[in-house]
Amino acid sequence: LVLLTELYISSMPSSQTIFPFSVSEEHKCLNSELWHACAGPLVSLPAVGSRVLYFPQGHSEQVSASTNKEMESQIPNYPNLPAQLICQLHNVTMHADAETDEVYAQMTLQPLSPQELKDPFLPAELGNASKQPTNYFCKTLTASDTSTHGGFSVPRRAAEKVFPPLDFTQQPPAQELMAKDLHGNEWKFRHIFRGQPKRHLLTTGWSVFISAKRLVAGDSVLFIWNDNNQLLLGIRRANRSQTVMPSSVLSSDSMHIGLLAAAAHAASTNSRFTIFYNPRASPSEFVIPLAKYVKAVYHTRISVGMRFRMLFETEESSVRRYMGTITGISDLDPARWPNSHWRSVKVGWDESTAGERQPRVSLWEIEPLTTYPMYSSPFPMRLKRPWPTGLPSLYGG
Amino acid sequence: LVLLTELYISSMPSSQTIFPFSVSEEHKCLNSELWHACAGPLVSLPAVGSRVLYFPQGHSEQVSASTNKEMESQIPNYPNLPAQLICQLHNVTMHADAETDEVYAQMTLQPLSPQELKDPFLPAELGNASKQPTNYFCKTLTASDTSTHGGFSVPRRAAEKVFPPLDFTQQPPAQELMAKDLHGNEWKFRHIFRGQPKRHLLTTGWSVFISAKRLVAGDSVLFIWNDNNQLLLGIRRANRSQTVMPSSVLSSDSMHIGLLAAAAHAASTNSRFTIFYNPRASPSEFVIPLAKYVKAVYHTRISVGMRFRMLFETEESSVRRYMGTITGISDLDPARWPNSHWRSVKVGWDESTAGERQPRVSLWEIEPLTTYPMYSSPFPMRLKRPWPTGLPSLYGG
DNA sequence: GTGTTGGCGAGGCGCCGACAA
DNA sequence: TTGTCGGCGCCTCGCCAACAC
Repeated sequence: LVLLTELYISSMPSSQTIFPFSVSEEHKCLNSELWHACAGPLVSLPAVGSRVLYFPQGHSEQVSASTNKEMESQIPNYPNLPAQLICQLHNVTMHADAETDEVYAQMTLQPLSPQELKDPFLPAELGNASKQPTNYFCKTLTASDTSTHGGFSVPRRAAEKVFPPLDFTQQPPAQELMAKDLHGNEWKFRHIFRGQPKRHLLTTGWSVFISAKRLVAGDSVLFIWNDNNQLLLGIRRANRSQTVMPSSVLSSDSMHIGLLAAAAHAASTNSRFTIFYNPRASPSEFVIPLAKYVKAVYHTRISVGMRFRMLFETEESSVRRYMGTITGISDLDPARWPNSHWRSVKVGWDESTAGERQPRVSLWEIEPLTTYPMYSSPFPMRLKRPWPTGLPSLYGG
Repeated sequence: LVLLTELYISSMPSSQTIFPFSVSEEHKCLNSELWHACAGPLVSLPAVGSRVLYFPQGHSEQVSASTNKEMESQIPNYPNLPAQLICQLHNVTMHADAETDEVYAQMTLQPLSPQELKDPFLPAELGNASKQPTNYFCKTLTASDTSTHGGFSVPRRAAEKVFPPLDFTQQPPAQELMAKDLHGNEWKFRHIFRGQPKRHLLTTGWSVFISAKRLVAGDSVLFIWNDNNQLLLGIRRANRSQTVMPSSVLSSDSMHIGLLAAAAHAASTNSRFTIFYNPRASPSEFVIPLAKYVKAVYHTRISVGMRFRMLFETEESSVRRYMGTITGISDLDPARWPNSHWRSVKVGWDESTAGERQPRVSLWEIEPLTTYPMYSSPFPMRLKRPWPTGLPSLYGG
């Protein structure tokens, strides 16, 4: 039912290089720009070959979110599985569910041995935030956009920015647009500029697209004009009560056990294991660059009462900052995951509509405002246990 | 995306009683007759409260079939997990995927302690094969049935058997039929008897059903006229290259590990665990009544060369017997699952089109023809290890 | 600048028997 | 007995501008 198309970004010459869409038609490559645009401006994938931290806790949260079921208490403990694993990231492939176009990434991780941890630190491992495309727009579909009664109303600025210019000597000005989706399928639309007042519209071809992708009002579409003068087309479904399955394959408990046991086994044997990261289902990234973690945990001093900023995605696929105050620092799950930095920071948000923002975040997700603290705490945060392996030596080089 | 409706058959007064469809509308009960009709004539669920054997190997096969991926070799061993677990079956609920209508069952199992194994044997635990409904028909959809050009051609005998009789004084004779699917949704069809030569047709309402369920030529529909004079309507999709997802949630390796670790943990603590059984995805039942197992393994003597029969499902949802010869008896996976009876019998099939029938079966799936052996083997099968716990004492009562 | 609606033309949906396998 | 097709009526899709906010 669900087939996958994939792009082996490990074969990319550099993570900065933009991967041409049609390099290998036989692999039906997934366009990296489009994948990232669909994933959202805040999502970045660590570089292949770099060292990362993997959080089983965060992975578990993704399974809970995907199955709509909390983990039961009957799950066995894995005493040898630490709250975070330092891993080598061997491979990252981008995927899209052929049914729903939901984007996700597959990563191959290998826990590092204490010996390997002593390797010199590579500056490149800081990673670079995935560049969002510049020539693009994202619109949330209205009732009119999705009804069978008409086409798609293109916001004026968007049309002028990302669509090829129309020939205004024609009456009415019109052209045929062709856009490729994540799977490489081509969609044709008639782009016309008409009406009183004049406006940009997509007419013929639009309803086929809407019904094929089963889009409804509230979902979003995303057009990109890339450097190869190609039009790319992605979709983002609204969060309608979790776009997921309780899985008729495996109980959610077994899934939780599975990911924990897989990680524990990989950790004990230093062997590779595979995980899926679904950026729009997961509450937070659970595979992060080692350098990002080290910077946040070892080079940042935070304390209760400190002010901070944090990035969030807006409806229009851009970012904005929300402000808040740190209200506490403690383990999220002291029994199962003691001394974990995963969501160890309790926070309060400035804006009263903050009910939707999570009350706990991780250090590397926030931007502390050290210059203007609201009030300083007499208890600055200190690490209870220093890093057990020789991590600081990573800096010695 | 996928919501579930369910029927707690554990609340049924007896497994023989037919559960009325509309007893509890608030639970949106799943009709047991319809579930079994969709599952097929060979599928039976063990009785709630009875003792069963659970085969991790078979469960693993279901995951492989569902994810289209074989288990990799990196899976850890679970030395304390035997090839079969004797369990108490605490709960069985029937489900249907809200997206695809695919039927599956959820079972809660609890491994029995050696002490509990000594409990007297209950004759009721032999279980009774689920009765297939009598007034029903199943038709594989033709190109005409699924095209937008027309309706559904009802086979004459089927219409006369399961649909209410038409009033033949009208010209043409026609009526409105209402049928409920697994989720309790009602579908209305115009049933008319017309054409030259005369035939039964479903016209108005049919194409809505076809497009809503996304049926294509090759899929099957199934109508049941039950004892409450209700018309039930189920679907069975053709095996189009496995109707499944490689799961953007969890890697298939983690799933395999998950089911094994969950079973191993439950076995070591004698605690309950939950599994999903998908009869149309799984090659074989992997939860079978203990009595069935005991009868097949301890009360049947088989040998190489012996002739046997085995039941298979036909296109029209009835059963037929295929004949074959036992060609060997050995472990399917001697390294991982030594001394397992799961698919321990190697067989050859009489009919040359036998490529689709599995080359290995389990003892309890076949019907040895002890009266007419083709030739008798000098090496009758003997159990290598007698039952480790006091199983034979179960018969003492 | 853009979401919705009434108007209306055309294409495909869907009902019919003919025909053949 | 039943799968497919040509015929064709009508309904809904889908293009248009008007209008409102």
